[in-house]
Amino acid sequence: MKSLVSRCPIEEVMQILSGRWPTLLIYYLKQGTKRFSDLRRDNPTISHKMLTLELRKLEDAGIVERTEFEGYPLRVEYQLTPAGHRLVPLIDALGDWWETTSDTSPHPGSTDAEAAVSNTASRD
Amino acid sequence: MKSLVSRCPIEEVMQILSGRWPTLLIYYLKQGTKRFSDLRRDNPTISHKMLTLELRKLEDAGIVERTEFEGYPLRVEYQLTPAGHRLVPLIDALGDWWETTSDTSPHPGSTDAEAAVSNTASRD
DNA sequence: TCGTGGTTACAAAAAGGTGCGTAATTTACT
DNA sequence: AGTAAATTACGCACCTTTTTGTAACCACGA
Repeated sequence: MKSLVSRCPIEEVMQILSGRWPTLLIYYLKQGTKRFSDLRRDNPTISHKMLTLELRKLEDAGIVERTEFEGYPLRVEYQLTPAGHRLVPLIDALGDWWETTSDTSPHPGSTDAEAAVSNTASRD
Repeated sequence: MKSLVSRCPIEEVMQILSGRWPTLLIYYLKQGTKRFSDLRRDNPTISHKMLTLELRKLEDAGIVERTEFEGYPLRVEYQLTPAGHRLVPLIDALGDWWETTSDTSPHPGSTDAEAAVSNTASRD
């Protein structure tokens, strides 16, 4: 199903974590078990289509475990796998790195100066 | 254009690192200074437009430094900033995590044989 | 004219949003 | 009591938006 025909593990992880949702979902899931609708409430701007797709992707990657309960109105729970939990600090480290970087790096469009990343074609 | 004004640093990093090129480019740049055409040779499937865009993004993020030399056929060199160098091990850690994960986590529902994504992972 | 590093305009492709359908049971209304 | 509506977690089809590719062009000096 997943044809992540690997060249490099880094490319594979990035394929999974790329986009705005994966890390966000992991973030919320690290708080504990969540249902589909919980996650939608956690981030109201994700569509149900995206949520399903992203959740599926994380499941395939072994980051998230899906548990379906019999009965109606049909209940499904999501939680991080052990591997998923091990991933959390690595993601946090990236966040920390970015905080440090944008703090110490005198680059346009990072700290307090401005936010508009305008490609004014050249400023040399 | 793209407002990086985000709530969470993790969202911001992922915005920079998402996609297949950023980590690849960082990977090649950690080998040392590279010119535009070097990077195109390193990954032949990137279009020159994408390469400029991604390079610009990494530059804005303070990960890559661009040096333009005066001269005949115009020469530009790219290299990692100190912050960029500090980022490398974090990315590597993700790669390592993935290797371990895909090795030890035979998640249910997926193909048993396919779970083993054999990657010889020879970098560094 | 070539080659470098880059930009722009347009086209193609991929990603994402919207809304409908579905299941089996409970509740709501008449 | 009987019918309709609501519930949950999606799948699917259609359509819009964003991203990426393609190609042509620019500047300069050998």
